[in-house]
Amino acid sequence: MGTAVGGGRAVPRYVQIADEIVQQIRAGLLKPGEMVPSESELVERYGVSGGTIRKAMVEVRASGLVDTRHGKGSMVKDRPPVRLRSSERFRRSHRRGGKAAYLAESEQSGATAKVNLLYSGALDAPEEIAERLGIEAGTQVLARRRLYFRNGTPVETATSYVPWDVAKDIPELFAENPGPGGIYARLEDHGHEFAEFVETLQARLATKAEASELALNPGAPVVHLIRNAVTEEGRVVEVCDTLMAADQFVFSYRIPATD
Amino acid sequence: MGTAVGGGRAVPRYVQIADEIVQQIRAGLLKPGEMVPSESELVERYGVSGGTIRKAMVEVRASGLVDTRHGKGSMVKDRPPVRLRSSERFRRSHRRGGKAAYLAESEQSGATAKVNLLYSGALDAPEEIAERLGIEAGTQVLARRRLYFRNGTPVETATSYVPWDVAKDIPELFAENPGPGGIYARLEDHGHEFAEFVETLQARLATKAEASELALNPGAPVVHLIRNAVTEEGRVVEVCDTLMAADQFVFSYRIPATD
DNA sequence: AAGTGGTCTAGACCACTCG
DNA sequence: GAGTGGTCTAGACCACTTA
Repeated sequence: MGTAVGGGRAVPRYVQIADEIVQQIRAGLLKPGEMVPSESELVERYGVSGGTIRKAMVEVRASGLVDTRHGKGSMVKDRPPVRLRSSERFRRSHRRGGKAAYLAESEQSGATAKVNLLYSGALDAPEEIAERLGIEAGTQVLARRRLYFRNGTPVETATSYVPWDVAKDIPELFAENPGPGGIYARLEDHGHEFAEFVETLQARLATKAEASELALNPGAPVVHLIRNAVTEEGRVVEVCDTLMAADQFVFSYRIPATD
Repeated sequence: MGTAVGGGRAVPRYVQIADEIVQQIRAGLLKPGEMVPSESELVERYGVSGGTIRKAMVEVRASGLVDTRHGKGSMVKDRPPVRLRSSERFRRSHRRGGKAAYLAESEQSGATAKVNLLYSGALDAPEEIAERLGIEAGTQVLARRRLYFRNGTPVETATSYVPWDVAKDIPELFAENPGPGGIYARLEDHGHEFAEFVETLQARLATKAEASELALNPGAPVVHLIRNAVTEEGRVVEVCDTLMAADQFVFSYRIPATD
């Protein structure tokens, strides 16, 4: 039951403790690769209960400076290098040159990249996707769900949706590897010339499920990006729904000052 | 001390509960403006301890669908994602029409908008800003720092930096109100025709100072956006550094599929 | 098997909000 | 003052990692 000092402090004890630990990391007292003291050790050192240390460590994790694994402990992270996503990604000449946007960008920043195909097949279109594709909700679409890795850690999940009448004629879209230039190149091969891409972004905190899929600490920020691929006929032939670890990406867009 | 069922479940009870509540909101069972049942009521309803409900509500808060205040409770937010920022903002015709981007967009979405000028005057250019402006770090620039409100709550801070040699000839830039169309219209009045704007975005968690300035809960996500305004001569005549409450904005960009 | 983090309990005191 | 969320305790069982 305990003494129960209660919530009356100006700044909660667990925040004080979290700040102290974060400061030690920033100051270099705890170096990258080193382990943060275990929770039971911190309980002794600070003279508080386990629950309080637990909350403090949640805060420390939220700082993104530490990587915690279950039976092991918390390790100070190496500086996560950040990648750059740019408007240049979707140039037709890149696709024709056979570059896949993600791999090209990753290698440019000196990181290893990998993609896992998690799912590929028919699916009933979720409401928002159907709306963007201009079809009825629940209609069947081709869905391709991938998990992207960077330096061995997952950083992004992406699901592509293509209307069935478009996808059915393009066998490569069902394959593990859609070939050079990715699925956008295949869509253009089959007469769907793109006019523009429209991306919408929103940042928020990861849900528990998302955090575990991207190996994030709960409470870590993510960026939810949805992209419409619009053809010259004005049809949206693909919608890509992606979720990214916010600390792994910087986004960059060029906006022409047209009249 | 309790039965202590322990951590052996596939999906933790608090996550299950959080998901149930979130679903109820998304499904419209709990409508915007309504209160989520109090924690003690949830304790009874779900037959778990207060600590478990507490963790569940932390998850629900992370979804961004709910607004929690201390002695009051949790209210379902009006419009979870709110405003729309688009590439259309920087059309010359809008400036010529005298619209300021922020006010126009806010009113369009049916919200009240207000701007406070926090600072306007000379400043030594911070390193990153100087680099973007193509000048020496520490050189004097004109800085204008504003705080933007939406429905009475602060949602964004923005600081504009203009090289001194550009700013010194434009008295409106020093005024409280730079006039119709904003400072971009004034820059164009004085012969600086814009070719494009380049925006870079990064999402992260708010620092304590930022959280208090934007009246956010500590640990809330923010979006850090920096925009370069590039003239047709290729010069960056303004850099705007803004920090936004992530849950108040959805960003949208159009990317032409040029070769 | 020992040590670590993850979940849960039952109860306490406190600060805030509102009538 | 009644009700609400915020902090804290002391202890329990479990799952994961490492040796």
